[in-house]
Amino acid sequence: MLTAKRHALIIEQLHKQASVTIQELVNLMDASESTIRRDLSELEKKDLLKRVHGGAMRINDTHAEPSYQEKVGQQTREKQKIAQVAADQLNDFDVIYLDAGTTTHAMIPYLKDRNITVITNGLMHLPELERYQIRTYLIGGQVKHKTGAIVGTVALKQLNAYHFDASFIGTNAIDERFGYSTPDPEEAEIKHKALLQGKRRFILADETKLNTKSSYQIATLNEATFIVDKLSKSMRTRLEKQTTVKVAKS
Amino acid sequence: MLTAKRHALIIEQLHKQASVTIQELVNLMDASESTIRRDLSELEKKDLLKRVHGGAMRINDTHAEPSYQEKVGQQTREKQKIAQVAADQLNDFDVIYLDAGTTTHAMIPYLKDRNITVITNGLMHLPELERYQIRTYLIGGQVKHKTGAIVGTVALKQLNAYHFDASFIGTNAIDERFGYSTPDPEEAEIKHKALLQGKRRFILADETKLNTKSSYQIATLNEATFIVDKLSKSMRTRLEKQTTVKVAKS
DNA sequence: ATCAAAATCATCCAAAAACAATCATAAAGT
DNA sequence: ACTTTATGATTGTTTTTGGATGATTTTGAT
Repeated sequence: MLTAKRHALIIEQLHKQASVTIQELVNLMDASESTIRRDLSELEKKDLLKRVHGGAMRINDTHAEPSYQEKVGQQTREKQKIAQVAADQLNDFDVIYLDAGTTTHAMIPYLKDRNITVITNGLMHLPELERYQIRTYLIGGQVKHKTGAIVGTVALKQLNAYHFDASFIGTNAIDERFGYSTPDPEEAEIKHKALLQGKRRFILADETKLNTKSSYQIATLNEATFIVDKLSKSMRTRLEKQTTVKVAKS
Repeated sequence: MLTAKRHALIIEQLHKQASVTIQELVNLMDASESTIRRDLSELEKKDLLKRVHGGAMRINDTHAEPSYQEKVGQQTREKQKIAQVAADQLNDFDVIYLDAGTTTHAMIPYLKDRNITVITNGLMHLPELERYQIRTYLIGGQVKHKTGAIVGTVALKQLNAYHFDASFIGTNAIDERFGYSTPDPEEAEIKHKALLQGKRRFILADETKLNTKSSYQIATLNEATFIVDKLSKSMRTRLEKQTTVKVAKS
């Protein structure tokens, strides 16, 4: 039997079983002990299993889908709640703009099987969008490697060519008077433009962003519906004088 | 038996089996070991299977996660050579178009520290481009998740907004009469448009693509300089009647 | 806890299998 | 006629394999 095939079989076996003995493998594949031992050594070197006396054990770091698992781990419950509320604003067949960033990222699982088309400037969204087989258009322009977003004048111009049923924009700060803001002027421009191209307009933030200001304004409060995970009663009253507010039910 | 028929049979077999031994194939097709070995080598070069000691394995098309690292590993010496020749055509401060695909991917390391700006439709290039800190612009448009490329009418239109000092395009096939071609009509259009927007125009292919045709024409021979790793004397003579040819020194 | 038997182990070796490279021949293409 | 391509045999080299060896770990009985 082919070496590669034996390796595949061993891994498959460990997928079912959590552990195998050398003898099991010898019988299964009709190879000598020596051969199986060698196989296990090699597979261990590749971190595909853990050798133990008498056989091998499955390694349990869910190497299957690391990027997804990792990100879910990082995704706080707050962002999940915000994403849920944002997703409630969607209709089937909507064409939406999804801003770069982790808060909007959490919305992606909710888009599944709803025939929604996504336009985005966030490269970080692409693997997840592929995972759920969502039709996706990327804004063109300069790649900001550090943040994985598309920015710049080209991107700004390209946004003119699109119109969305709804825009979902993340923000770094929200202040009662200064409105929504972010530390990067280029991103502020993009976010504002993308917001305006949407028929229904949403800005997402978690409560830690309340009553903070960054240098560059994205939009004033009245330009979008504000979605947040938690909000004090008094703050809510004051904000609602200027805009619509959606709060996650806790 | 025809070479092409053997190749088709091998692929078919791997479609059923995940792995085959050379002996199995020898019996199946009544050809010598030498011949089968050659077949496997060629098919591996085309990324249609993976050779292993004793036979070959199916290539796992579910490029879920390890795709990036793996592909770098799979970068054949041939592609390296082609990339080297292509890189020789560059000037410092050039603005170039880099087509999606593995052959053009191999060029990226050569762009380092030359103040070159890259415009591309290939999402697979981005990690590598970031690694070498190369200024990058992405064409906007529909994301073709399966291949990691940007395609469609939007992308086509966006290309109008750019002009390049040089375009580097990959091809699936090159035929003396039909010119360069590829199996996907959308990609063919993008490739052609991107080629035309370049002042200096290059099409890259390895020798396995010689004398083959795909359904959709990218360009005629005279529209670009042809870069290849290997070329017979007579073929070279014939091609040079229609276009400029650069061959890697072996 | 201690010991001895049994099981498992790493290492080494020689035979077998698979390999790349080369050659001569034959077939196909120009 | 001449080149290019495809093929199968041969060569010497490399990789894989299974068994032998003695060391190490586990087991179970004391």
